[in-house]
Amino acid sequence: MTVTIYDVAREANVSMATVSRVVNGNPNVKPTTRKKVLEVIDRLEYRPNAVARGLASKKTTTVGVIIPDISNVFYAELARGIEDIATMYRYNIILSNSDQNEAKEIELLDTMYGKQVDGIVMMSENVSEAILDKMSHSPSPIVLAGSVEDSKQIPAVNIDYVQAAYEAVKKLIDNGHKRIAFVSGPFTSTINKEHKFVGYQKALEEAGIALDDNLVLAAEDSYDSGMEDFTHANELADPPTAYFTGSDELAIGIIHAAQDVGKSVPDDIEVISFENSKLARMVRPQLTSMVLPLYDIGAVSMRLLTKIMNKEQTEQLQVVLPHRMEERNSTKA
Amino acid sequence: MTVTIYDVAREANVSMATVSRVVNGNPNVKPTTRKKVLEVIDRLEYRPNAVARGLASKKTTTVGVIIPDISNVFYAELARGIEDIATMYRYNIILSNSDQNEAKEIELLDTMYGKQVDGIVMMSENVSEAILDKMSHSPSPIVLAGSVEDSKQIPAVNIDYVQAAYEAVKKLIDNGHKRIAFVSGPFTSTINKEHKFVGYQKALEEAGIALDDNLVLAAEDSYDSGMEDFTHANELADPPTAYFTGSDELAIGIIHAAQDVGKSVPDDIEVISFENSKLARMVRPQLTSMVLPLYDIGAVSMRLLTKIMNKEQTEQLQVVLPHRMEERNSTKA
DNA sequence: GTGAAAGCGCTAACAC
DNA sequence: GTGTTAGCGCTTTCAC
Repeated sequence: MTVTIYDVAREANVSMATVSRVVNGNPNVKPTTRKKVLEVIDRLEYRPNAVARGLASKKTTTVGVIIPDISNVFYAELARGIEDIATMYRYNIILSNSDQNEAKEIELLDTMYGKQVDGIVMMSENVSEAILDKMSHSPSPIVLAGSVEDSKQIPAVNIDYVQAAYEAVKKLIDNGHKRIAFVSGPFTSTINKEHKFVGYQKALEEAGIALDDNLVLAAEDSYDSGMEDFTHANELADPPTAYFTGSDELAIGIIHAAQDVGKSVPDDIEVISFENSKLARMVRPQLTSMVLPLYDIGAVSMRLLTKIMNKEQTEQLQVVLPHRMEERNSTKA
Repeated sequence: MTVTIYDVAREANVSMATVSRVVNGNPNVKPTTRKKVLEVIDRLEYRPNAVARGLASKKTTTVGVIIPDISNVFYAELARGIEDIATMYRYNIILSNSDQNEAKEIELLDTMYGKQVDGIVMMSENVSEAILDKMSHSPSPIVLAGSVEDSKQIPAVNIDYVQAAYEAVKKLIDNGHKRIAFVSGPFTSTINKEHKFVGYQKALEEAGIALDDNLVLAAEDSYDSGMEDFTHANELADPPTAYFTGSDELAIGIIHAAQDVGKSVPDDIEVISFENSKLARMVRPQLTSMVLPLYDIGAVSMRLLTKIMNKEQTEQLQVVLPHRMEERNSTKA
């Protein structure tokens, strides 16, 4: 029914080995033979069975991708970067959502191992001990994309979140603000708690501004949460005049909530987000944002993974991409 | 090095068949034997090789997903619906972006066939003859998600786009508008050209409003394009007072461009979009939108695919999901 | 430049 | 309830 390499061999009067050679572009085949085989392949519409090939060669040309949630623009952008480079190197991607759930992450790693993927790109907001342990026993190489793991045992691609956050907050301070709120997703995310927040504190400290816990709002990363955060913060006796947010959605929520009570952005309050997704340009005022190059992080992660899979000499397993701030209208010049 | 079913069999003093049975939950195993095998599996950290299993059983428990672009919220939502149901039925997903390119779509179908996926969920804005032909020779079942194909040879999950568009435009007409623009992505998309646009025409016709080609703007589906479309349309001698758009981004572009020239939404112009993504609530005014249940379309498509893969009796291969309008503030009550 | 043959790790009859 | 064995479709030595 399905035509196999054996059928092709028989029809072309050659051995399976020869068919295999032409299919795989092995140069050790006489041109006439190659032509004959190719002709039969075409006539029989032979299509190599990748599963059989995977079993025999121990390479599946597929890599696993584990991300929190593909329906979130944030991660979707990352995924696209990964997929583009994967395609370029002829890999396919098995994509799974972890929903940031540790048990699920571990289960997914196991599934990927079982499926014999040639490598894995993973994003996790919190690389726990258990996950780290699971990863260190991985049968195939793993690259962390946009995820920090302090021991640096696992190759990873990131930007300098501390520095980026520092620069954003510094900009707010330079613009004369003393009451600057830090709004982000939950501190269960390592990057929020140990990087962005640290950069925020560093900038405040350097400017001699005392940290005020009332201005640290790390709850949920969503538009609605941003609106609520503004509302709460604005009820303080001494409300913030500037906001540094961990994402675009959060910033938009804050801006809308501010506008709802008649405040003007950037005249009354200034806002800088950390992400710069497509959304940043789709609000009025448009968002000044610290650029998190998600697509690039994905692409570079996948590229790094290909190098490791090919056992190429790779000196730098921890890559730090550059960042920059995109200044728009939610801040004053 | 890697532990195989053979190793487990030897250690547990049973045959490979027995190990296979316990791994696959076959009840024909004596509890004590099962326990012993399980113990060895645990001790040896045996993990079944899915590739070998796939070759032997001719089932890979993975399905292919071909969508235009995962970085677009629109498709990402669809993908999440697919993945959730796939996970529920223990399938993994091989995800690929087609970028709406026919050659790439065909190539991807071939890749999926080669990888022996058990089924495919595909979204395509234009199911060409060539693609249809390729699909009809598919070795595994295919379901089209949110994609129309007139011959209805391929199982598909959609909503009634014509009717939905009709209702949206009707609402605008009922609100007193006579100059209603149709703004969508390109007409290379069957749904734009032969469904939404048809519904638009139907509503106009029914109200005795002549179709004005100047009000039909089918270019690119993006925020910027929306802004440009408004600008152009607004320069007409008799500019539109209402807009029906094919997506949220387009609607937001229009609203912002309108606001930039001092027009108020919904007082001066009214806007209804067709999508209702998360974005719809993240603009001021919030968008009145015809709900396109992408997540559900993805989920139902995958569910349908599981039924077909299991050869369950499935009477309805063409499913039409219900739609509804979410009224917010870009239209008057 | 080409072929023979031994696996890759598992499932699925079939036999007992 | 359990074991034997023949593949699944391909790659990969190793000969020639």
